[in-house]
Amino acid sequence: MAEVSIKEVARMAGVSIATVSRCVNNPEKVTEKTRLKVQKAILETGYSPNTLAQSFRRGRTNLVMVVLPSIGDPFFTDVMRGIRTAAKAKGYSVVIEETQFNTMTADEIGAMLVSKQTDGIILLASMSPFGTEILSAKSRRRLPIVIGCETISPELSEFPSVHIDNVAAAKEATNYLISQGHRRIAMICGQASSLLTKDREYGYRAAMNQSRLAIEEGWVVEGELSLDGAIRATRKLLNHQHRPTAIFCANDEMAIACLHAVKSAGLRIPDDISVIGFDDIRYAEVADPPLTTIGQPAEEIGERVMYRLCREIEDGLDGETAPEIVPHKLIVRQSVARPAG
Amino acid sequence: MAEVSIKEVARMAGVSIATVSRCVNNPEKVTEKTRLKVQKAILETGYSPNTLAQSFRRGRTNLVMVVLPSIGDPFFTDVMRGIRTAAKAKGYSVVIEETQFNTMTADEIGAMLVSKQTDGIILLASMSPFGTEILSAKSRRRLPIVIGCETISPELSEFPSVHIDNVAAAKEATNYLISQGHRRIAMICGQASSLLTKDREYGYRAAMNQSRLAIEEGWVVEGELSLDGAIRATRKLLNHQHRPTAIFCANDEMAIACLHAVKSAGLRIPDDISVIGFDDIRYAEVADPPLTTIGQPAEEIGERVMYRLCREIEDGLDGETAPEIVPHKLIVRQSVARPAG
DNA sequence: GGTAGAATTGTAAACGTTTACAACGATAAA
DNA sequence: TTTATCGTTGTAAACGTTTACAATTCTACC
Repeated sequence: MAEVSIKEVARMAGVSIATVSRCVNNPEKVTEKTRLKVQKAILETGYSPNTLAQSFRRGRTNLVMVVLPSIGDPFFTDVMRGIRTAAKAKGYSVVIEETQFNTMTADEIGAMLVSKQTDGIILLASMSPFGTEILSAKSRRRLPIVIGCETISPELSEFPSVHIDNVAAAKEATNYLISQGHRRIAMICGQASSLLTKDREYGYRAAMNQSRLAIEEGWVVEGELSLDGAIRATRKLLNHQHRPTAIFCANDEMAIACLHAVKSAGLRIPDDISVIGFDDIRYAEVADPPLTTIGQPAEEIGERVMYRLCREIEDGLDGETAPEIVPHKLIVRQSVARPAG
Repeated sequence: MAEVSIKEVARMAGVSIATVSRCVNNPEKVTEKTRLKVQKAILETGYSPNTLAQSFRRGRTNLVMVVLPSIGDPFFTDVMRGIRTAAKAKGYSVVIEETQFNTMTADEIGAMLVSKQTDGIILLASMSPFGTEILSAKSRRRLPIVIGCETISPELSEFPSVHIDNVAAAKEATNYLISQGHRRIAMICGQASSLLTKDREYGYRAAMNQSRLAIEEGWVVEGELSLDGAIRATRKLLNHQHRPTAIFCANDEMAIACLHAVKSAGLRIPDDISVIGFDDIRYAEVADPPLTTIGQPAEEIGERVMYRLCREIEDGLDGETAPEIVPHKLIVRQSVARPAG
């Protein structure tokens, strides 16, 4: 009973296939009377257009691809929710590609673009190597690409983007620690290859400089954006000959692991060590102690990124590439206090 | 430079389009000599087949859909990783539909099936109402569907599935609490509408019965599978006139929120209240205290579900619907102790 | 009632691929 | 040399839709 095509509907309604097509796509171009006839036939046959044929004919899949390091990070989950909401509203489906776990190469992405499998791409926190390859793909094919929630590397700066001011936010986090009296402040950042946290590191360094505070060798350590990595990073910091009194973590996931590692070492938070995170994922609130962090409007970023992409896809590429900056917010909970000394 | 079709390649190589197609898809059906000619032309033109046309012609999209309540749950994230790994190996892409946040109706899923947008569907913890609708869709269209990590409701039992023995696992968790000396054991479960935790509740009740322990009115409370919901649920339990000494949470996310709520109320874990979770998400290890829980091989479940679906898609539906049961494991950490009394 | 013009409908081509079938050429057997 | 056979290639149809254009019907005005 499946497999009913437009032909059968046309036959049953006694009209041409063109008319059926119009009934479905441009109802206003068709008489009330025939529309009813056709609608009846559609119901009776259970017809629904073959999306494959439509995509083929229209050259559009209504599918967009999101490239991100890992959906495991609750922050990205929230962004995805926003993307999905907007996508649904606009009639798109979303496919996700993770870069971190299965190693997706720029070639593979390029292949997807060229073969027109997707109408557009959202790049969340892309890895640096992607930049140039995709750029070249774009210059060849003018493919709609929008970048979300991350720093813009030079090669990518010609693409539209939506994100917070990561540098300012990281400065604010660091300055908050300083304002609480901390002088020895360390940072756990992401891998060197990840653009995601580069600006946050930059902001941290800038804030420290402005307050003329030294960053000792070994105070900036990579946490790999994972729980395990952050635990190892924290241990290094705790064993440092000049142990910091506060730690700025480039994201909340690492901050939560950091809390755990500090407590496991027999130290108290925030009494002995203060910790501040970044993102305000939902677990931040139920961490022990509840995590002081920088909040990003993740869902809003997702929505705006998707709507921006729709504009690229539908209105053609409009060349307008000024980044949309959304506001961040310092969220004070209980993982930061004045240092003991 | 884009938009190069098979025709141009054919022209450049001096062969027919059929030959080009054969070179790409059945190289063995073509002479060494012509294959080289064509390969050269392909490289020079930068040709890559139009996937839309291929999908249309072949009637296959190489796209599968995963339906789950929320990717926010780290457990599903892990399952997804397994699915993705297998999908990649088999040449599929994956689109995810969440049921919880944007309300996707059975109609919408049905529409997707019928319009052949996806080659198959993986149902992770579907809501009950879906069952019947999809079933009818299947009987009409024989669409490949596989169910993952959840209890099988009667209507869905004719589909293949991969999951742990949820009843046995929940009994094990409950019995562990009992073996530690607990008698007053409460449970935080999911929404009534979610099949996901029904079997866990069933296992809990069975274990209590077997040990002839009473379940007092108000000891089984819905945590909505969310942090907030679990916090509210925990408060109810703490205010119960017969306060339980141990709480079994239907998943780790709720267990982590439960820990938080208990501690916020000024009680100690595990000294005053023991808590056991379910799933062993990665945050369980860094919770405070580290969470005792039931571990599921999430990634393995994902892989097996995907491979199972491939069999459905590729070998036709083989009617073999015996569920694949994968092993679970009690993971003892520090959130459970003997009760004080 | 006839005609111009608008509104509606039908005809047929096109999208890029795969594939059944026909045609062809080469090789081997007679 | 002819014929049969096999391996290789070409021809053309088909997939289900959309859409430019042609044909038809309707409306309104003279």
